[in-house]
Amino acid sequence: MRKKCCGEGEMNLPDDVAGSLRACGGLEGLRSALSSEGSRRKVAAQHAALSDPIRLSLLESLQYCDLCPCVLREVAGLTNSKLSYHLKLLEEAELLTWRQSGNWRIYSLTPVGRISLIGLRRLEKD
Amino acid sequence: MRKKCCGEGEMNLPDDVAGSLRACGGLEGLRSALSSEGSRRKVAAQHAALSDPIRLSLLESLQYCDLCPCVLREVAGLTNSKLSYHLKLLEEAELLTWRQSGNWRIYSLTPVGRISLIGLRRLEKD
DNA sequence: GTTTCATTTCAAATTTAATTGAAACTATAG
DNA sequence: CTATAGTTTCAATTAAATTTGAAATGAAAC
Repeated sequence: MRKKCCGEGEMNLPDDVAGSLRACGGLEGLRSALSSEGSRRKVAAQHAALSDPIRLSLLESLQYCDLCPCVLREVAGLTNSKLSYHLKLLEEAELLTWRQSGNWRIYSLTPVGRISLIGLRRLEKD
Repeated sequence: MRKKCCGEGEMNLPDDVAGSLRACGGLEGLRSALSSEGSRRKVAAQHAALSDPIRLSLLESLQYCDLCPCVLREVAGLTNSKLSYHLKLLEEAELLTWRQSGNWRIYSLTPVGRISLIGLRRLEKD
């Protein structure tokens, strides 16, 4: 008779998995090695902010100089409200910030925003 | 009479923006400095794959040892189909891969998957 | 004050992603 | 071959993100 793999009691696993799982302290070992749910949510949110080509192009532009929505809109080819939506999202993710200058807002990258652009870029192949 | 900012012709910008924009080669300079649309889409997709706490916990577990869905399900507390959905998504993003071993699939991180976990983790503060 | 330009906000519509549960697939044991 | 455990796939639903366009805000010129 075949043992159940993941039922109530113990597990029956392929040998190579069973061995390395034991070396990791089993299920409990793995569970305790994981970061907290809160921490994971935070990291996930940061990635979510970077998961849109439009937002990436905005951040990229701001690498070179601080800009008002006016210029960003032209560079990225967006409507005002679309731009505004994405800028706000990036602001909430603390990837950029702005200062008022007369009639204009001037957006700039935060330190985190600057670093985040390096992230996966280096993993590209083409 | 006030010039229009971003109309048909030239722009009227706050002085500090106008100066640094000129230094960047104007709109054309910025546009040409941006990465290609395709490249941005790819990076965005990679971030999207990392933008979910469930998927992060799967990747985190696989940092420690190669595992079958069976174990991953227990560690992350998921239903089979939910797990399968997220695993497939991560596979499509080339963050993990698997080999067959009898009745089981054994999942492991790709090099890219391994590196991507380092990414934003260092930006956390708490 | 009023007007004008730059910009944001809001609510509705659209698109996309995630969850669910049942059915299908795959590999092994008997 | 048949039965079973592990796992994936599919279609339907639910939830979330994005887009759109009209209306509102805010700062400066007049």
